[in-house]
Amino acid sequence: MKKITIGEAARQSGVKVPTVRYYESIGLLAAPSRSEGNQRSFEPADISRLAFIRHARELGFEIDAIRTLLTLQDDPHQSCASADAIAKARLIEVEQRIRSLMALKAELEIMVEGCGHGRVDQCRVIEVLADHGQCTHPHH
Amino acid sequence: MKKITIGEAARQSGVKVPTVRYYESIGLLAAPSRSEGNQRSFEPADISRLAFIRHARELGFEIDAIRTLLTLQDDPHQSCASADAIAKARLIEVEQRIRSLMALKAELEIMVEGCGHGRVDQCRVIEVLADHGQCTHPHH
DNA sequence: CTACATCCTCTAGCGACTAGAGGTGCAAGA
DNA sequence: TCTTGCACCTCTAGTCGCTAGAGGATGTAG
Repeated sequence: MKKITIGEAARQSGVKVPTVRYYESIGLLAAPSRSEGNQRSFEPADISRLAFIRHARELGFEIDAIRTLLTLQDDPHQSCASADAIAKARLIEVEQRIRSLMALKAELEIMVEGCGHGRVDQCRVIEVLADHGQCTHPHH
Repeated sequence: MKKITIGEAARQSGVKVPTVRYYESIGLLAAPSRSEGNQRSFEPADISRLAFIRHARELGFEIDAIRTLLTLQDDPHQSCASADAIAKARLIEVEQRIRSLMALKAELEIMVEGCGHGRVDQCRVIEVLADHGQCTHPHH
């Protein structure tokens, strides 16, 4: 049972030190016990929780969604319908985002390809920006 | 030469009223002249500028990048190399974002499909979140 | 003239951190 | 033992791009 410092916890979970403190401050992570010198002393379970949070953040879940997911994880006898709903909602968000980014990519490509590398008054980048009507995919 | 109110400008450009004021406050839009009663009175050129900004924002350009693009637009004799570079950088960003979202989508799909709609302790959603090692695409 | 929409300024808040100031704790080498 | 130097502590304020609300002034239609 050696003590895990905040730096160790950060290294092992991949969450930055100030972010760990931030998560504690917003109640996402329980306040750990303290050493004599008032330094945080984490448990292995805290590392797992931090890794969970980090992974969920990487997947783009919002803190509030993560809060719900964590309470579900804490009580494994609950129905997982909420977790399922949260993940599904996130999937739909991601799919929409991809679609919109694809349209955006197409437009940026036209802009960049059309640029004659001359002066601004012949520049397709500026021109397209100034006139939305020139977009091939105007639905953004 | 009828006066264009901020509401009109907002409607025509698709930028919201408080956002127009915000753009003025950060110097993205020149402060327009005022009526006797201290109300803003915009020119048609302001509407174009606002539409330009809005379009660029929709394409995900940051305010600082837009600032540069606008100074380029203001001086059409400059080389468009900067505009080109900004657009290219944005294109690369978008491409990376799409790639990462595709990986993310795959992972979310596995989570959602694997969910047996039972209790949390059998839930794939929670399980995958807790253990990054289960990801098929661990590079996010 | 009155009602009501629109305008004004100003401050504070959002999410999810991040940076910095100013100070304390702790482990290792001389 | 002392000192060096890193890691830790708390706290406040800043980031980005707006958005919301308070509290009041102006403009317009009936």
